Amino acid sequence: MVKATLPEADPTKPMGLAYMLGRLDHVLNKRLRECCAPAGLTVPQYTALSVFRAQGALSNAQLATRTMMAPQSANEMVKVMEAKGWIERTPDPAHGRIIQIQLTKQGDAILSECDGKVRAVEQQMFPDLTEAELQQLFTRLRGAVRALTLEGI
Amino acid sequence: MVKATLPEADPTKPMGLAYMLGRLDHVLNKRLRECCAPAGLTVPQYTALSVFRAQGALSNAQLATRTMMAPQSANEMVKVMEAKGWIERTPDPAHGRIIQIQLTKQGDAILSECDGKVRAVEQQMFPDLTEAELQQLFTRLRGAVRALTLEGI
DNA sequence: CAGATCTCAGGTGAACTGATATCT
DNA sequence: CAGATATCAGTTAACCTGAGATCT
Repeated sequence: MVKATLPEADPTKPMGLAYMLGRLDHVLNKRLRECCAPAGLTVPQYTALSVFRAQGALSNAQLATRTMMAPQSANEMVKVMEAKGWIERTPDPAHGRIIQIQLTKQGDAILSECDGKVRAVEQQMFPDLTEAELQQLFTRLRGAVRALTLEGI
Repeated sequence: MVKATLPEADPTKPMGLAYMLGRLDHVLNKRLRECCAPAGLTVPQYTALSVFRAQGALSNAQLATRTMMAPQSANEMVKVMEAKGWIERTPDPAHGRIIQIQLTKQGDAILSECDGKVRAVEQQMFPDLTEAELQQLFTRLRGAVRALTLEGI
């Protein structure tokens, strides 16, 4: 018996921007994993290290806020990365409880090691776009992040 | 003692498209979770159901290919979604081993229930873009997915 | 005490790899 | 036997919530 309860495939259905963003992120993550794996780091770790490079020293709570995860989740990553020597935790002399976290030279080096591969993936992702178009896309994505996070605050 | 081993924060560093895409996906996923949760489905489930709606009946292996996951991972999701009555598995009469999977009316209904909220999030994400710009963005994202997947094949 | 931070402990969802059985 | 498919089992990565403990 042939099914006829639902309309058959509708190829015209674009399936939405959210769907396409999720799909892209899924594929992109796979690629980034391949970029990071040789250096022994995971994608979330690469992200965290990038944040430290761009923003300097942060407390674990600050890291959690900026990466939008629970402080406990950030702490787990931090513990691992400290053990690997990529970051340095120095207690804040002015605040007994706060511990400042910072990239080490080794962490900065391993980050640079991945950067080239990551940039290659980015170029492969958008091969036909001009520099201006890339800049425009970046701005739109950043705007989208802000638009979504501001609602939650 | 103040740290001086590394250059301090460089706010001019844009941190790359890949980073921004990952960040956006992270926030977006949180929002989508909130859209899907009331209906009792997860984001991967929403994605899978969307695929079935757009592409009609598929085998588990086909679903795995199109969503780019391992057949085992897809199978787990399928088991859960069948138990919830959102999909229907009917053995292919021509092939003893293949089982065709299809959206049920109930699955289609629950998908529609989330669609509105998802579209609202999409609009919030890109509030200032015209219809043409949204279309352009969608096309670029789809192109990026293709560019990344074709390399792997 | 309030408020922020850190961290231990346990739990979950969603993916993975390996192995096995079935069917063409 | 090769090849595709389905599925059981164990494992992992990356989060989460709960519950203290410590500091201003």
